[in-house]
Amino acid sequence: MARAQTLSRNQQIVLDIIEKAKGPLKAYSILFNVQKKGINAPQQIYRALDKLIEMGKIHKIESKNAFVACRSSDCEISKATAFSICESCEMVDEISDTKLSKYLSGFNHKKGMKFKRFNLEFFGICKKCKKD
Amino acid sequence: MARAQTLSRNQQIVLDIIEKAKGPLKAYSILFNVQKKGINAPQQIYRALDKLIEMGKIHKIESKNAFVACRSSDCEISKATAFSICESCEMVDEISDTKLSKYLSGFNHKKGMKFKRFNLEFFGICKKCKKD
DNA sequence: ATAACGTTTGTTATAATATAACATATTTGA
DNA sequence: TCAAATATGTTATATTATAACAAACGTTAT
Ligand SMILES: [Zn+2]
Ligand SMILES: [Zn+2]
Ligand SMILES: [Zn+2]
Ligand SMILES: [Zn+2]
Repeated sequence: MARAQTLSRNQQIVLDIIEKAKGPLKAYSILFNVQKKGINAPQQIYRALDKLIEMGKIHKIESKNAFVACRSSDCEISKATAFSICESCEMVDEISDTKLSKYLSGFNHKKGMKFKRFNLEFFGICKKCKKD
Repeated sequence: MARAQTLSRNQQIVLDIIEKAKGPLKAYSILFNVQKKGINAPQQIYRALDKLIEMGKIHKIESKNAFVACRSSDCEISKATAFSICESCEMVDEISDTKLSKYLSGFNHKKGMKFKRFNLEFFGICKKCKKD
């Protein structure tokens, strides 16, 4: 079992950085930021990222190959994720909408496939960027 | 304007391959498949892919870095895409569900952001794979 | 304690995915 | 017909991600 309320050293370091960040972080940018802490190789980052995703602590923004901290509680262990993404400033916001989440979690494919998980990414221009 | 009902040579070659494929194709697998036709470099593939996506002829499955032909008509120029993905056999099926599409197209972020586009990916085990 | 097991780490190398930059060619359309 | 836009060919490089292996660490059961 994925026994882990407690994070390992590298996992904690990577999570800290992602949580402190204002926006999504890329794996190699995380790597450059932790070299002072003795983490030197991509593997170390990707391994931590994989575990953090499993635990639901972070999510991967697939359209950007970048990672954000989970700010929601609806998305139990990353089974139901939704994001709002600004195409101008790259801001990402996790959408926590019970109705949306329920609607999609209950959605079933006409062809009989039962879904275990979904990821939804909305794109647009955020308020801040619209002012320009 | 991106005026183009007619595809260029490379675009047509790439689209043909994607349309004939049973599942999603990766860029480099497309490349290997068209080297006999004189296409030798990744750029040529990626350029064609970009245009085909713009035209709505194909979609990118973000979670797989792979490309499928559009089988729907609801997703006008790729503004509203939804897929069902089998985690076992990698099968991808474009979901064409008017209610779902309307629901999501009408969805607005609480924080006031107006969405122009979305991409939704559902994951599960397909019927065929369940039999095993 | 200590052996056994699973997990995490460190490390080197390499694979897979994608873009930059620049020179030419082709198509379009005023 | 000539300028603009689009598409192509090509070489090089950047970015993202995994393979493979050895060592250390943390549990837990004997
Ligand atoms: Zn979350
Ligand atoms: Zn913005
Ligand atoms: Zn489509
Ligand atoms: Zn399947």
